[in-house]
Amino acid sequence: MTIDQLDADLIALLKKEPRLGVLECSRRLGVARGTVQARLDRMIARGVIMGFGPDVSPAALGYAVTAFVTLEIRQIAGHDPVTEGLARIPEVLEVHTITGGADLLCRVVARSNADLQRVIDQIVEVKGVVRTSSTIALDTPVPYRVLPLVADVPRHRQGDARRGGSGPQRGVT
Amino acid sequence: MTIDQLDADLIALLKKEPRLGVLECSRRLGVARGTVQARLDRMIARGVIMGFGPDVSPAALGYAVTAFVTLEIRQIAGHDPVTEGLARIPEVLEVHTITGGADLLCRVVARSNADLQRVIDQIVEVKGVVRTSSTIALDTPVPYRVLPLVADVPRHRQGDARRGGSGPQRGVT
DNA sequence: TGAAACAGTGGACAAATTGTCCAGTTAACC
DNA sequence: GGTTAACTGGACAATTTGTCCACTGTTTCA
Repeated sequence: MTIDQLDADLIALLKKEPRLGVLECSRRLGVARGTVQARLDRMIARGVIMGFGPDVSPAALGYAVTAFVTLEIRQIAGHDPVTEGLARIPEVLEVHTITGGADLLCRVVARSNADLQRVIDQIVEVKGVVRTSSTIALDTPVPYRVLPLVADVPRHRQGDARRGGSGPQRGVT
Repeated sequence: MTIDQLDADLIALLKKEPRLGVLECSRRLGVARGTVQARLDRMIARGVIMGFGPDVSPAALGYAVTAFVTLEIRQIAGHDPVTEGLARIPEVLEVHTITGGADLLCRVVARSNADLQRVIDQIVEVKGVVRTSSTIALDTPVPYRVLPLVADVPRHRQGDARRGGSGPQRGVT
């Protein structure tokens, strides 16, 4: 469930210079190439690293407005048909079912405030949606990030991630 | 501000198989290698592609709980010192300033519900934070995605992204 | 105590990819 | 009609990848 300091360093390195090859990573981190390869494979296999996809900026595509929309839905309808309908709207980037007064929380983008109205109209049209409430994101002082979480490796028990030997010989020979 | 069908295809391809090289991309898309290279460079330069970082799953790291926390802050304090304080908490993944009753919306993760309390306590301790309200994400039927947005290229005006000639000879010669 | 399993090292090899040139062609803009 | 921009197809050396291999320490467990 936890990762290594080396794993963390590797992720941090790839976050900063993502087009780096395995060989170059091994040089930067001071370990053998096979080690880097194995670490990456393992983290991908364990699901820690879900992919390396290009991070696309909706803003750069002209979607300047981000909003959070909470939805109330007809309980009899169930969540699934509603989320399916929402998933069909490209501007809906994310949907969560949530606790509290509302049922769903969506992150949506639009080209402008006027365009946001169009998107919300599409959401309201989804069968099962009873009511919506929108909040516009004016600014994003802290954009989505995971690095601090990754860097937050328990200093003790560093060898947690390894099953067998821990750090047999780093740089020996 | 817009992208091409080819750009969209390229992004979609890289999303699906991110470790693909430029050469392989060019083969799959049926264009010259230089073209793929130029498209990538241009999209990166324009900010459409912000990076290729590894997508880390907080859940796989043991952070099973996701919550959205809205904050009210002392207006005299201003936003900046508060967001700085929030940015120092690793579990705070994202912060937006928002319209409506509250001032800030944060996305946070925690290892458990009990652990969420600890994180919220840390948030409350940030100087300038007056009140918080939390909503737990029970499920995420639509995980963050951008592909539908990218694929949503206007069929007409496809050559928008190019400055000079549009689609000179695709596959000719 | 000893064997097995595991993680890492360092080296080797052919095959593939990258970075970087080039000249030539087509289409749009002034 | 000239200029500019985008794309093609080809070439080159240098680097990287994908896989092998044998060997060394640790930890786990019987």
